[in-house]
Amino acid sequence: MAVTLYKRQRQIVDYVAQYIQKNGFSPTLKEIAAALNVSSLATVHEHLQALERKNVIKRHEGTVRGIELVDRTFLRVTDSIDLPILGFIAAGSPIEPYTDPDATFKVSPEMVTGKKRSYILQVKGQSMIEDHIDDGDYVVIEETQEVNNGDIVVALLDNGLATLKRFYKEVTRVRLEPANSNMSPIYATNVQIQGRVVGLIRKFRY
DNA sequence: GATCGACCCGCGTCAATCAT
DNA sequence: ATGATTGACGCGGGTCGATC
Repeated sequence: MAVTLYKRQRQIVDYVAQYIQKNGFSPTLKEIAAALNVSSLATVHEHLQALERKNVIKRHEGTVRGIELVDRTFLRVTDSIDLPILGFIAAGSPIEPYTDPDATFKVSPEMVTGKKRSYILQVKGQSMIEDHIDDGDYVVIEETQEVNNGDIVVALLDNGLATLKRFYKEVTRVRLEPANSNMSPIYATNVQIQGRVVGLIRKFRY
């Protein structure tokens, strides 16, 4: 059942979706008002109520920044989302900051879930080559600690080093499995999951 | 011209959080 | 503990454009 959004409501949905992608939480009414160039928060409030009635968003009562995008079909028609490129990820090195700290990559909204903050890392090395993730590729990371066995994750080891591997929970430890038959898995008991890979972008180099 | 709906505003109020 | 600030909400009312 298609829902019709008016121009302003459409703008609010687009802004909220982009904001959540970028920051991992929703904007305040004040921020939305500023983005829409309106001076009254009541105006924003009214539009949000309308959007909630249409089941496009959900608001968590009594919570600051409690707007959740329910209907992701509206996210899909936005042109693109700017995701920050945070750095380089290599097997067994700390995440190295990207050369240009303000660099972003425009990606299709299809590339992200729209529920959590996402960002991009550039891959160094070929530890995931058999999963078709090559040196120089860009991976889209969704910031989450909730991962399943087999997910490709960004894991922070207890020595402070970060790595991109497939995640497998074992009885007493975690196995971080490379996709490269020349490399061995990493076993660790104390692993911090930074996020999981939800997309891959490749520039061909000739 | 009258009506209607969308959009917008100002003002007052309340609750939560922060600073002192 | 208290006052200030911030974020959110409700209410009444105004403007504007489309439609009849």
